[in-house]
This record gives sequence, C-alpha cells and structure tokens, in this order.
Amino acid sequence: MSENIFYKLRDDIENGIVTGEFEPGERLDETQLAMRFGVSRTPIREALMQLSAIGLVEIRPRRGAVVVDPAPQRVYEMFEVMAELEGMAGALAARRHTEEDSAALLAAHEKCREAVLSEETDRYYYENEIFHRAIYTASHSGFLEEQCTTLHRRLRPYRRLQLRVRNRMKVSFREHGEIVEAILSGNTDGAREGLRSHVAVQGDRFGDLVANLSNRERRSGRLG
Amino acid sequence: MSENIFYKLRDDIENGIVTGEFEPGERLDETQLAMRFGVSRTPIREALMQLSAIGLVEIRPRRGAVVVDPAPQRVYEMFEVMAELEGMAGALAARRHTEEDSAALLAAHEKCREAVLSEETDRYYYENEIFHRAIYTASHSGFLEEQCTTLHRRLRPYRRLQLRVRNRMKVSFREHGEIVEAILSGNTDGAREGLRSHVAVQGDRFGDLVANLSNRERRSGRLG
DNA sequence: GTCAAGATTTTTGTATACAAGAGCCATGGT
DNA sequence: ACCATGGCTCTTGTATACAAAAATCTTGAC
Repeated sequence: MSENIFYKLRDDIENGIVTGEFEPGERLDETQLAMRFGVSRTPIREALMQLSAIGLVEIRPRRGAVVVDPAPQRVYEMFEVMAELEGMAGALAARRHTEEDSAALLAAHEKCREAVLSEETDRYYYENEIFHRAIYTASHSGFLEEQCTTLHRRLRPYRRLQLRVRNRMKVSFREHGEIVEAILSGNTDGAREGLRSHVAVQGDRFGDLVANLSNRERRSGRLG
Repeated sequence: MSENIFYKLRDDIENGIVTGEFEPGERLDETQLAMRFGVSRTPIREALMQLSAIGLVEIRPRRGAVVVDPAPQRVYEMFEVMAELEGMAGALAARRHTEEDSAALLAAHEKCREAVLSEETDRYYYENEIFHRAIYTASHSGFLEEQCTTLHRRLRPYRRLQLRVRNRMKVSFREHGEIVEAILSGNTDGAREGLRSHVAVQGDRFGDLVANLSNRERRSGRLG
C-alpha cells in the first residue's frame, strides 16, 4: 500500500518499540536496522527522525538514537493527559454519537465481555483498544481522535503492564459498562468523568505502575 | 548550540510555516530549500520528515512535501482540544503553583496590560504567548507543558488572525485577569473554566475565524 | 596491575550519485 | 482545433561515499 519505504519502516520500528522488542533505553543502530530491513541507512534515518519528532526515540547528536525511557513521573503525567483527552472524547461522543457509533461501541463492549469471561488478558488488551477507538470515532472530532490514538499508542506498553494487576480486567470492564451507558444516554458529564477516572492512574494504581516499571527495569538489567 | 543541522533546519522551516512565510498548501521543494539553507537535500529531508510526523507538513509519495492546510473544521477542533488542555493546565496550576510561578504569571500579566495600553496587537500577541507559557510551567506537568507548547505553536497563525478581530485584545486581557485570580487563589474549577472559554472558539468567534481563513485563502489566490 | 594517552575502529552526519516515477510539453492524429 | 500519446525533464526516493566525531582498543608509563 505505502509507496514509500520509510512509512513502513517507521511503523515497523514504532511497533517494535511499543511491543517491547526494542526496550526503553536501547540504542538503535542505524547500520544494524538497515541490514535487518534490507535497506540503506537513509530511509532508516528518516524513519528515526519521525519517531524522534513523535517522542518515541531520542536522537542525541553524534551519539545515535535510543528508545526513550520516560521516568515514572512522566508516564504518570502522560496518563493524566490521556485521561483528560479521553474524558473530552467521551463527552463529545455522548452528544454527537450516531446510530453506527452506538452499534460499534456496543459491539466492542460485547467483545470485551467475552474477553473477560475467557480470562485472557491479552485478548482483553486487544478488544479494549477497539473499545476506546470506538469512543474516539464517536466524538466526531478528527483532530481529537488523532491525538487520542497517538497517545494511546504511546502508552501501550504501560497499559499492558497495568492489566496484569489483579482484578484490573474485571474492574476495567465494569467501568466500561458505566461509560457505555453514559454515552448512549447522552450524559456528557457522566461520560467525561467515567472515562477520566477509568484512564487516570489514581491511588493504588500509581503504586502498581511504578512497581511494574521498576520490575521491568530490573529484568532488563539496567538497575540493581 | 545544536550540533546537528537538521534540528536548526526543522526549527527554521517550522518557523517559516507558523509565521506564514511558507503558506498553507505551498509545496516545499527539497532542492530549493537545500540551496536556500546552503546544505544538501539529505538534512532537509530529515527536517521535513520530522515536520511531517508533527503534522505541519504532509509528504505525499513521490510528490513531495506541502504545508498542511487544515480545513476550518479541523482548525476549530484543534482549538477545542487546546482549550481542554489549557483548562487542565490551569486547574493544575491553581493547585500546584509556587512562589516563582505566581511571580512569573503576574509579571507576564503586567506585560500584557502594557501591550493592551499601547494598542499594539503584535506586542500583545507576543506577551500573550509568554503568559500562557507561564501557566503551562505552573502546572508542573512536564508532559502537559510539552503538549500545550506544541499545539500552541501550531495554532500560532490562527491566533494571530483572531487578534485582529475588533476588541479581541481587550476582551482577551480581561479574561486573563480572571484566570490569574482563579489560579492564584487556588480555584481549580475557575481556572479550568476560565481558560477553556478563553481559548475555545465559541459563538461569534467561530464565524470570525472562518471569515479570516477564507480571506487569507482568497488573498493567496487559491480560491475564487 | 592500573590508569592514561594515543591510535584504531566504529558510527554518525552530510553530500553526492543514480534510478524511477510524476509532471509537462510537443507532436501527431482525428 | 482539440485530445491523446510519447518522450523529455524535473523531482523524489534510495544507495553509496566520504568526513568527522565518538567509542574502543592498545600500548606504555608509573
């Protein structure tokens, strides 16, 4: 589909980052990547430039690109902003959703229910993404949808960690239910608040997040 | 300061876009830009890649880069999101501001007052930016500050147009006053709402915006 | 044995070369 | 006179070449 190689490369590398294949802090060697993807360094560099503009990698002059490794504080802030944007999307969705939006939202919600019943967190993780995307779409704000999608994508690895916390999947699904109801009934404030607290990392969840982050770091051998 | 040329190039080109030197819809010829900046095409391309990732230019395969020309609807949506994020920054600032934050905010506010009195919209435009940045800083959320700054920057040309509307400067400054008071008194909801409505393009302002946009397009000769 | 300074190697940053697609112009046919 | 087709040119996309800086290794001194 994409005529240009650097689009594919960007997506591939980005994917490698959000799936954890390239770990935070890891150095991304241009020559190595070039060999791996069977291209020259030029398109690789162009892809890395794009990722650096998005904030997924950091390019230090003459020292190459590394996968950014945000401090827990920063990750928390990202969730905080995400919560606000999702709340906004929910509020807009409550006002603007069409028949198709409702259908898509309910369908996604059902898929989530199945995932919960099957107790497969990976499956829930996947269906959850579709659920949230359905809300972005229902907001009927193209720009907001874009912003949400980008940030959602960037937070992927951390969300995956969050789901590991005991009972998080069930609690998440219950919250989904309330959100669906608020949106479908046109309750803008309910939808906003529901999504805000659903996404935000509040109370115990912050501790869980930090714990997961440092676990991961310890595993990857960069910390005592 | 910046070792690498493509950082400077990116900033220069971005600046050219937000100041209107490169007009929306304009094609950015790599060779031309390379000559103009006295470099080869390679770093130019890398700069354009970054701008494309940010959303300032669009790169169509084999057809080069053009300055994005968002539809009025899209610009409206951008202001809508900006309003929400600024509201959030205001709410956080109301809770978290330090002594220095207060001082910076008040200083920026005073500068705005001087600009209003001098009736120089360009000067107000400049001081206004500093005022808003002071709020981002006071939010003490690095990520939010980053997001706000980026979006604020992207909306620059449109804000400039908005200030041309009769009395907008005075009204804007009055709103600033209320925002300052809310933040300093720790009134989170007041700060949020004050900033939201200050930034949002509501009511008549939407019409003004659209009118300004189509004026500009007509002037640049791309519309009847 | 350890540390430091110099040399070597690796890797990034930029320029240039080349291939291929898009756009444009001209020529010819209807 | 107008449209279509073919070739020419211009521009982009990718590879490669080369320079300079960083990282690494080696050697020598203490």
